[in-house]
Amino acid sequence: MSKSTQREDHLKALYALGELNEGQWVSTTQMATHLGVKPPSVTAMVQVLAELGWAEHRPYHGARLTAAGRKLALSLVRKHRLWETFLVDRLGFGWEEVHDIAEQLEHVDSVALVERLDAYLGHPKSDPHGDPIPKADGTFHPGGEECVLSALKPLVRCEVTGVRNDNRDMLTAMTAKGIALGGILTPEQVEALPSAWLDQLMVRKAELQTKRNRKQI
Amino acid sequence: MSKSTQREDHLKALYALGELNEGQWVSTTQMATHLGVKPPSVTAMVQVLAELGWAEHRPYHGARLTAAGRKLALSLVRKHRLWETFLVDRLGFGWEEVHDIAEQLEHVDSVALVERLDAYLGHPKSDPHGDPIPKADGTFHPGGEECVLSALKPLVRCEVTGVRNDNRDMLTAMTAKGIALGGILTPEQVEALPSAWLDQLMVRKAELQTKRNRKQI
DNA sequence: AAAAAAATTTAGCCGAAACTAAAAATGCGA
DNA sequence: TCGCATTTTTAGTTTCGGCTAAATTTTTTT
Repeated sequence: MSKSTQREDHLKALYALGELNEGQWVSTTQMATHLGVKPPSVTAMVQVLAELGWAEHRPYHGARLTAAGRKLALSLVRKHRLWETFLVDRLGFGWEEVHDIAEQLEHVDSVALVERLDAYLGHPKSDPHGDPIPKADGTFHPGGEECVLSALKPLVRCEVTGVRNDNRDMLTAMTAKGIALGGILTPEQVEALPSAWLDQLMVRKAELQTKRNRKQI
Repeated sequence: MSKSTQREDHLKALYALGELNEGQWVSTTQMATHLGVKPPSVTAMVQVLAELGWAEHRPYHGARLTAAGRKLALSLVRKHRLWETFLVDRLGFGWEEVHDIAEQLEHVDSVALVERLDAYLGHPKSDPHGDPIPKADGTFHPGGEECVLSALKPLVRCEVTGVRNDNRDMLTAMTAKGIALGGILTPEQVEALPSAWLDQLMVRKAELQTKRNRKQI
């Protein structure tokens, strides 16, 4: 029940690091780096999340969200992206300025607020970075959630949204092959890619929407 | 520097209970009641505020804000009232629903956010409850801050905004004399009032503005 | 396959901010 | 003015969420 900011942050880290990649187990060290705390702190918090039924913890192997935890994490992502949209579209912030502010706003607890904000913004499907905004029920609009290329099950046209760990070598290699962030990959192009890349490229099903740029969740 | 929510809440309580009444010393028990905690907790926090230079603590007598503390408290009041204005005017909430949400939003820390929000709302002079919104520099627009009637130094036309402690007997007695919340008192009327009332009535300099209703800070 | 290296968890500690119970100061009534 | 009731502070405990150091498990290397 209780929804301390810290618990929410760990939930979101778990989502950001694992859920996008087929619900892999996420190491506590990975989470610690992401959150800017030390691994033992993450272990403790993950154990709390496990008791609350929001995550599973397999000691020495990692953690991953339960269905309930994923739903909570998605509601945080929803709030974050709605607030970012508000900050950019209504208050005129630049899209690169809003992350930290949205990080605070997303912890405000009021269902009515989120839903009214969503309506006020015209039920946007994606935020200023181009990332999709989950619906209130925790599902995505068609066009959907981003994932690693290797997890894109029916291989379809997709948009490149990023690279795991922001690997710079990877990025330059991509550029050499003419693949850009925000660019489109056809199934045929995917087949021709070095297989090592499949686990590195983040994509989302291509759809017609403005692709401004992307950042972290 | 650090601005934990609790510190901010105590600062605001100090402002709400003392500053409106000429910077009187506020008892820790009063604050405790206001904040829903026990007196020893307030004592401890007041000592912290004193160390930070935001309040003075006179043991066994009470606490009051320093100039620096008042400025911080006013920035919180400003944020609170701007958010309430946003929630009512833009998102369509009723003015009685927004207090708790604004209570959370006011702790979001971003100067740029507050200033952009203020501009977005058209630099409103008062919130949906009719309470004045402090300016960014911590002063009030002409029309000003509310205070107890006895503290209204140059005796001028003023608007009745409330009664100390929401004293019900007081309210009925007022009604009997034809004095209503939101009503106007001329200097002559004030002279004719029972002197005991001077310390009970909360007022603000009268100006031309919609007076919808009022609640707590 | 065993030992060294690396990752992870456990154990024990700290600070913030709450609480209860006990001690101290204030102030009112006789 | 003295004494007692009330108010306030001090002392000591709890929970949360961090930390470091030590122990444990997993992984890599030889």
